[in-house]
Order: sequence, then structure tokens, then C-alpha cells
Amino acid sequence: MTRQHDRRKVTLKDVAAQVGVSHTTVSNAYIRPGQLSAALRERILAAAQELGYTGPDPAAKQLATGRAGALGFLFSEDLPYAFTDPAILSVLNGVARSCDELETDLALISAGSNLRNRTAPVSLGNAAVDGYILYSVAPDSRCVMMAQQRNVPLVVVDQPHLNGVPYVGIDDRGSAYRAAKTLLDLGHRHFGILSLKTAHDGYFGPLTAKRRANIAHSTIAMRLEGYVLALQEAGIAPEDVPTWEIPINSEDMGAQGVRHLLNRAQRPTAILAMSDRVAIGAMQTIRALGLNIPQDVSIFGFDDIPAAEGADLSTIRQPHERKGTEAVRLLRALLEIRYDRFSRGFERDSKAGCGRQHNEAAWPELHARRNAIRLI
Amino acid sequence: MTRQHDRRKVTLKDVAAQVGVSHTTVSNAYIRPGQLSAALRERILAAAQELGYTGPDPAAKQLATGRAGALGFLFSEDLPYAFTDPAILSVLNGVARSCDELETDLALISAGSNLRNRTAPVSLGNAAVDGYILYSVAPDSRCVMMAQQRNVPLVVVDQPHLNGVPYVGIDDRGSAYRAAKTLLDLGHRHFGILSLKTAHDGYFGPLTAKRRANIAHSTIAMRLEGYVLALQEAGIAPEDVPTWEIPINSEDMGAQGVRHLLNRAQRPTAILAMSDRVAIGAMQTIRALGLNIPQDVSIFGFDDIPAAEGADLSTIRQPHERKGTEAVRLLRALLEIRYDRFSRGFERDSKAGCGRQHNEAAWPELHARRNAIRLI
DNA sequence: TTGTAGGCGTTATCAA
DNA sequence: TTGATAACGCCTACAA
Repeated sequence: MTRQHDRRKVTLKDVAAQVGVSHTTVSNAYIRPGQLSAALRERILAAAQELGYTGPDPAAKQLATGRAGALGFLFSEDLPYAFTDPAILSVLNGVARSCDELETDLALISAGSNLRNRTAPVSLGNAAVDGYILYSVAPDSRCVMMAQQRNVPLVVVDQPHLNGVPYVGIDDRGSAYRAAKTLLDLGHRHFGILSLKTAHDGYFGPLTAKRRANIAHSTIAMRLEGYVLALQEAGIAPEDVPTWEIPINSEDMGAQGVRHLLNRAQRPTAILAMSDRVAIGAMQTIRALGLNIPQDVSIFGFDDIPAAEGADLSTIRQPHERKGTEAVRLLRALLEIRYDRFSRGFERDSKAGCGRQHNEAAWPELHARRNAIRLI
Repeated sequence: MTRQHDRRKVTLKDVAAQVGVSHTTVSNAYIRPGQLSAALRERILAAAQELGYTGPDPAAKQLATGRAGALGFLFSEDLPYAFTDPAILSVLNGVARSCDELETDLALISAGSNLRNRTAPVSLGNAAVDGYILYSVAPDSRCVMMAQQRNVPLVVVDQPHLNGVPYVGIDDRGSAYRAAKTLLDLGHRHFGILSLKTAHDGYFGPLTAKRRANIAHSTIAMRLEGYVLALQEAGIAPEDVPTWEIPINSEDMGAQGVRHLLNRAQRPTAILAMSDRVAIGAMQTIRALGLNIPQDVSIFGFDDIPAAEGADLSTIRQPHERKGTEAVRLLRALLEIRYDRFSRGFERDSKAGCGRQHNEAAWPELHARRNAIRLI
């Protein structure tokens, strides 16, 4: 039967026929060079070359072995945004580096444009991957459901609260607490908070109580908790701390948002920003308003992106790249267990290496730079 | 036979058995909903849900259909570098956006660490992709050979000279010519050139005649040609134009390299830099030396990365993102032809849409900003 | 509208 | 050291 393929692909069989051996032997020539004589292998490779055989077909190999040799990285963000965010890029960088070392392919999948209409990208179901790294994807996203349905190992980064799925991330709450504490220790009593988005609805405005109770991303929730906790300990009520939510993590949004914090009778002397990009944007506005940093207003960021150092911004350092490498490492561990189990035919303790892991061990560092130091 | 898989995967067959239909019908339920009654489809989907069937296995589907539904993007650079280069990121962004729209997966493959030891990444041969986009990969690289061996459609970006492979890129020579011409028209007669790497050997030094004759990346060669052509037309001999080669496209390298151009008896009044990052770095050094821009030294960049505007740097605007979308578009066209040919069983003119394409039509724009304007 | 049969290209098992 | 045979899970032309 002719089938749909007119010009048939060169296959193992063709090579086998040419050399006069079985296709198994040809397969071995590629996979287990030790299983056949060097001379024969030589002949086979030569014949393959001559026939234009390009090596085992990935799909067929994958079907036969059950492994794709690739893993997927799922973004929560639009790609256009993701590729401008230094923090995301660093994580991705770590992931890519690890994949490179492990000779594993990396498939990029963006949930971005699908978050709003709540439909998951088809890629998610189709991608030839052995497992997924979910980067900061809201747990209620369809993407997460689809990824789980794939029934492949998962690891989440910067987004816990997925049962039985290992998690890589820092102690966001503790870090935020330390940021606020640092400013408190410098004598500040009037604070303003610039919060990242609590939902995917493009909201720009005060963080209302209702929104505060329904924060989609736990990293945001944790940071907020950390700030609030420190302030409460100092006798400052959360209601008295103006908090502005911005929909996009960008300098521009920070610049706009901070205006609403400064523009009030009791002007804050200290700003807690949930990211460095936001903080850096805020600094521009602060200066544009004729205020001095840190004499008039102190500011504290989060992430320690490269630009933070140039801006002399105090911040929390995250080991972004290591988050990526850790995620790959965890995923690999899960995969090994899985394949091991299948090949040996026994059930291992499914908790081994699979349970929730935090990997928070003293990762974040506090970097107090000039701009956070209150002089008076 | 038990095979290696102990806990067998749920397959079409299982669902079919459960519902009491053939597996073809189940397949149709997923692929051609119109081919069966809505009620039956409903029953099938319910059964699938119940049994934990996660949908057609990607590998099996790929083997049966001959398509992976994914394409590969091959970097010439180390990933750590690639993810810091605004120009590359923009291209990648365009690629990713197109893939998203086409519901196609995107596999990232870095040739970086393999360029030196001249071995291609195994991923290249294993990746489940229908075609490759080669981004600025030297044509003599093993990667290119491997990619060609895969016998899948290819598109190259910023790196022509691959026979029969479509090419996406701007008119680098013409653009460089215009950059140089702009400075000439302003009255400059003493130039210095900051060249990007001509080989992957980490060389930092004057661009020798020998190196000039063996430039690995044609974009570099073209830009150099454009500069030289314009200068020659103005009666300036190439030998009289100090040219410094730097191994990495970074601000730091630009800052270091320009020192060697300025540090000579006849100090150049105009610097031609092959990238904005290099130019921006150079500007720092120029100012650090107490020289004014553009009064003492004018400078011209290439790329128009976002930072160029802030730095007030005159430059050549490249449509980075569109390069990415164009590459995907071309690749898609090739794939359609290929599949079409196979499925219809006739040979189309293989030149149709396959030959070299330049897509240069008036893409680059010249952006002359303040810093290139000579006042005297 | 549904089912049958064959094929996609490879790897794994086990016997020779 | 080599080879026959059976999966792997799905798709599709064609027959019913």
C-alpha cells in the first residue's frame, strides 16, 4: 500500500537490506556499538551514509522507548513580556544550562495569551516532553489542569500549592519581612507598598480587601504577608499602609503606581516594592517629584536584578538561575524514579523525592544599599 | 508480553473496550468530531475521563502522521549570553509569538557550548521537530551539517550562504554603508571601527588582514564591507582606518575596545560600532576619557536596541521581532509544501518558496540621533 | 456511522 | 554476535 508518503523515508530496514543484515543489527550499530563487530558496524554506517539514512527517527524512538528526551517549560506570562523580564530570563537561563548539560531538549510553552480566555495551549497536550516545569502559573489555571492530565512529572517554580508537586522557590514571606524590618530599623514609620498583580484582570489601583483575600499568585501573597507582619509587629496597622496594585511588572508601572502612594497628606517615607523593576520605575517618579532618595523617601526592591546594583537599590537577592537548575534537577529525579519503576516492575515509595520540597535553605540574601538608608 | 512498562498506559483501545466501540471511533472522537454522533462522542469522552485517558500520545501521533507540530530554534551562542542580548531576545520573541499563534511548539537548542569542540548537540538529531530555524550559526559549524542531515526544512536568520535555504535578514552591507555615509556627510574624516567577532576564538585585538579574509559570520563581513565601501568612496583607505575586534557583544567589551582606537596619534573623530551594546559601552569610555560626544567623538551603533534611544545613540534599526515571525512563516511554507507533496503524491517545483530569499526590502531604518551629529 | 487491517520506524526480548 | 518477532500507540484508506 502506498500510504500517504510518496517518497518514503530511508529507514533502518533499508540500511539492513543494503548491508544484508537484520534491522535489529543496524539498530544495535547505533545504540549498542559493543554488541557487534567493529567491521560490521563500519559497513553499516557506511551504507547508512550512502543511502542517506539520517539516524533513528525521533518519534519512533520515542514511541519505542517511552521517553522524549525533552522537557517543557511553561510560562505564566506572555512571551513578549517574559523575554524582557530579567528575573524570568535568569531562571530560564538556569533551566537551559541544565538541559544542555543533560543533553535534554527544552520546549518553551507560553500560557500567556491563553490565561484570559482560560483555555490551555494545545501545545501543552501535544508537546513531546517527559515532564514540565511550571513557572509561576496560577494554580487555578487550565494550564495546570492540562499539565496534570498529561500524567507526566511536574515541578513548579515560584508557585507552590500544587499537591504532591515539588516546589522550587525562596522564602518570600521571610524575605519580605526582612525588607520591611530593615526599613523599620532605620526609623521609618510611614510606609507605602507597591504590589504586583493579584489577578489576571489588568487592575491598576488600590489593593482592596477583597482582592487581598483572593491573591492568585502565592509569591505575591507571601510577600505581602511578610511586609504586613513586620509592620504589625511595629504597631503599624495594615489599613494604615497605602498599597497600590499594578498589573504589569515594569518600570513604567512602578513609576505610575508610586505617584498614588506619594500623593497623600501623610506622605510615606518608605516604599516597599515587590520587584526591582517596579522599584526602579518608582525611583524615577520620586526624583521627578523633586524628592531625594533616601533622604526624603527610602525604597526597597525585590529580586536583585542586575540593574538594581547600578540604581543602588536595596533589595532581596534571589538565586534566579539556581531556581532553574534546581527545577531541572528535581524533574530529572522524578523521571528517573518513574522509569526505574517501570523498568524494574516494582513500586517505589512514591513519596521519595516527590513530595513538596521547598529548597528555601537560606537562599535569599538581603542587600541593603545606599538608597534604603535613612539619614535622619 | 509484559514489556518494560509495568503499569500500562491507558490507550485508545482501553477506552474503546470500555465503551464497546472500535478504537477508530475513539480516535475519531478526538480528531473528527463530525464523524460520529454527538451522543456517542459524549460517552467516549466520559469514559476516557473515567479511565484516565489523557488524549492521544504525542509520540505515537507523530509517528503515525509524520508531523511533530514543533519547530526548533538553534542559537549560535551560549544561552547565558543569548538571554542577555536584547536583539536575540527580540527575534526569539517574534518566533515565539508566531509559534503561539500557529499552535506550534518551540524547542530551544543552544549550539553554544558545542561550537568550540565542534560537536553538535545531540538534541539537534533527537529533537521532535518538523524543521529548524538557524539563528546566526556559522555555516561551517557541525550544527548546520547535522541540521541538514535531519532532512527537515531549514530557515536561516542573519546568516545566509546556505545553499537552497531561505534566509531572513536585513541588508547589512547597505545599512552599514549608510551609517558610515551619515558620518562622512557630517564632515568626519578620521574613523575607527569596532568589529564584532570574526571567529569563535575569543580574539581581542586589531582586525588583521588575515582575519578579515576569513570572517565566519556573513553579517559581520557585510557590515564591514559597507563601512569600507563608504569610506573608500570618500577617499579613505581601509588600511588607514583602525579596526578593533572584540569577542563578545557586550557593553564591557565595547568600553575596552574603543580605548585602543582612541589611544593613537591621529585620534578618530568618528566611531563605527557594529552593535548598540558595543557602542554604548564605548560611549562610557569616551566620556571617562574626558571627551565629549558628539563634539569630540561621534559614534554610530547598529541594531537599535531599546537602550539606544535612552543613550541618544544614532543607529540602524533592525526589525528584530519581524525577523522571527518571517522565519516561522517561511518555515511553515516549506512544511506545507512538503506535506502537500507527500499527501498528493506529486512533485512540486521544489524551488517554489524554497530558494534563497532575502526579505531585505527596505527593512532597516537609519536613526540619526543627537550623538552622531558633529557640531563643528 | 462504524469497524477492519495494515502501517508508521524503532527498540526490546529471547532464542539461535 | 546476530536475527526473528512482538510490542509501542496511533492514524487512515477502505470496506461494511
